[in-house]
Amino acid sequence: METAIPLKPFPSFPRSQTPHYLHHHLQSAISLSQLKQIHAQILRSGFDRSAPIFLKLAVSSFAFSSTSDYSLSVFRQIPDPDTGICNRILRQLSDGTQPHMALHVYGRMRSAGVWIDRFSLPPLLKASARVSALREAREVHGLAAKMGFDSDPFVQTGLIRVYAACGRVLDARMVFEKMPQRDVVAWNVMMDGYSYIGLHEEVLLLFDEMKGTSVEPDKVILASVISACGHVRNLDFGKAIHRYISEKNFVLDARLQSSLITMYANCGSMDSAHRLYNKMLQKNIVVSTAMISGYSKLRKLDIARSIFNQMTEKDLVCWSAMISGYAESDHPNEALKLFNEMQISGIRPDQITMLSVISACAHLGALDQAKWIHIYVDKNGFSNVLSINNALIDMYAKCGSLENAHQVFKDMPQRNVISWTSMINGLAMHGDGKSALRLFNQMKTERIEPNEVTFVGVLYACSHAGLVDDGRQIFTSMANEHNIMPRHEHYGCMVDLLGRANLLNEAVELIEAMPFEPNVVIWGSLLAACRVHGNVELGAFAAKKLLERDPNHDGAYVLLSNIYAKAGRFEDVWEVRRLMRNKGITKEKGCSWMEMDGEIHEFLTADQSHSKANEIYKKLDQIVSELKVVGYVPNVESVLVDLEDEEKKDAVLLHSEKLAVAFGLLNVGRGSSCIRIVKNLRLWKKFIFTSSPCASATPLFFVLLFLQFSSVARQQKLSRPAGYGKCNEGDAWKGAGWSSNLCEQGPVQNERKGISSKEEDPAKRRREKHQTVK
DNA sequence: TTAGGGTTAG
Repeated sequence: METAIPLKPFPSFPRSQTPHYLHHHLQSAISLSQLKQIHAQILRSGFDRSAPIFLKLAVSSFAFSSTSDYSLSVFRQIPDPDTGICNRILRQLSDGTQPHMALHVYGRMRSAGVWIDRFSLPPLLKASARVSALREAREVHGLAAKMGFDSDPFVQTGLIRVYAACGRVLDARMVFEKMPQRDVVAWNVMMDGYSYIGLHEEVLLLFDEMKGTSVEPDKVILASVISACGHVRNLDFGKAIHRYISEKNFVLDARLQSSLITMYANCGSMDSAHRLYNKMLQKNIVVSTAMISGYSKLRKLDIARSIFNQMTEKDLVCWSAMISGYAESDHPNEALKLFNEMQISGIRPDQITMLSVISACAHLGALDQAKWIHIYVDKNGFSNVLSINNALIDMYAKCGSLENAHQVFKDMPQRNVISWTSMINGLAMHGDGKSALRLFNQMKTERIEPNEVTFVGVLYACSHAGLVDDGRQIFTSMANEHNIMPRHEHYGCMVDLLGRANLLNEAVELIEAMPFEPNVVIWGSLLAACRVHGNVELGAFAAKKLLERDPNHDGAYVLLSNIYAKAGRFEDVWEVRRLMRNKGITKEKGCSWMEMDGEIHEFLTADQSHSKANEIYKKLDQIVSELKVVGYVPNVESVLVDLEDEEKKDAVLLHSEKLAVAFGLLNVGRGSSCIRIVKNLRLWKKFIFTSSPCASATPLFFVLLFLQFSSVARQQKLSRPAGYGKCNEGDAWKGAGWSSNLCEQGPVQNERKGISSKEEDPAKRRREKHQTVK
């Protein structure tokens, strides 16, 4: 006997007690070798191989054994297993951790000539459903039909379930429709089939249909319906079910409570969710996870985290929910930190976790971190997962490395429309409109049908590359050639495209011709264009329209005040500022961050909090002095008008990205020839949120101030900052935003502000590939 | 003492 096994040898139990102890040991056995000990003991105790204890052993062995050899050998030792025994084994296996073993046993039953009866079929169908074994399911269906059991309600519900689980919801529905009598379980299984493929609306329709029959809903089906309400965010429907539960005096068990809480959390009704949550004595993982998720969606991460911290037991799902909460709420550092903690706690991530983590890296814009996560993806067997590769493309593009993005795209074993869209979007983001269009055409050549999101990327590319004619043509082709009706996002791109090209009249005509009401994004695009081209009246009109829809839109106020400031209408500027003050509207502070030696350094405007603040400011002074020698004058045009001149200059000079650049320059040469700075600009935040091309896409719009410092170039730049006024590719000073005073003045972003308007021609802009400003 | 259904992360 193996000494390492904690089980004591079974000494001389009184014969009458032995089964009890053996049963007990069988239940507490945690390994196959323990099971084998029990097996030996059973044989030594002289039990018959048809005794219940032996049958139990046979079933347990299937649960532990990773290969079927031992388990099947135990099963084979049962002399003449009858149908009843086999069915019990089937049932246990279909409920256990290795449902596919039920199919093995079924094969053995067939080969051993064991009679299959109607009780064999449901567990087989259940096992097939759990492993999505369509072929086997069809075989069982055929067998059931042959034996005349296909009208048995238990068999029918099993068939509905297995077809739905195999993605054959129409087949499932066909079986459902053919049922002469549908009980509440049949309805429920059909509803779950729809839930499984995400057709939650269909669940609610089916429930409405069921209400017209004599079938009374029970707790289980109500839980399914409540869950569907949560998925489709139908709070009214959910509340109605909640009322029904109260009226009917259903006892709220843990699962029903969980469904209700989840529904409220999904619908953003966290007060109701929390009320129910507080009433739960035993808060289970599922419901706590739902609460974390609900609060995360509302960006109440402190509450989410406190629930997370209070959980005594944590599984992959709750870790993922918390990580995802951080990742999707602009807390990428926290997301990555938690990801590390999760691994330390011994939990391995799955694809969903990885998508959140990759998304966090994308938010962070930290290339080293991104590369690390890419290596992690490769090492942990995720490298062939389509969605993960799509997310990697997006991540690399947002971290400033189109090369890496393209490498992932090229190496993918398969690509879907999201892969192409992500790559196109990446190119667009980097201002390489021509390449984006080339890829778009290649995509069509390869017969990948673009979707709505693809067009957002392509139109965005046209807009940022000044490709007005291409943009117009592609916009028209959406409906004509691809049967895709342009939505707000597409109109937003077109208004942006026309606005940037100073075709403001055409932009207005387009807005007037829209088949639906323009939203804040559309008016925001027009407003931004008016800001760039100094059209005061139209700008004021657009701002008014925007504020009608979103009275607290800080960006609109800032843009408008900038327009007035540019036109010298300071009384109007004051008026706008007064309105902002009265409404308590403040503009978001600019924030830049960069990665250095694997650490993320964050800078706010005039930030003194960095441990090396003194050196940074010294460096900044030095750079500014050098710049001034060659004629640099801080552009204070749009700075708050209530500041003194010197203060205005400070506000410009202490922009967060400038602090970051100074810090970067202090550290240049320490292992990196490149300074990447990521900004939190909010320009078109909402627009981007709705146009995300892939699951990991972020609601933030980053500005990547991407400075390429080749050793020669670095010397040149450091000794000859005068280069900033020119428009050379890779011009680090311009790229660093020295001449841009806008980044922290609000959402108006003239990304090439450094160049005087005369120099600012679209052809030159297109060449500036090293600086990606969004 | 052989058969079917419910909650969570993107």
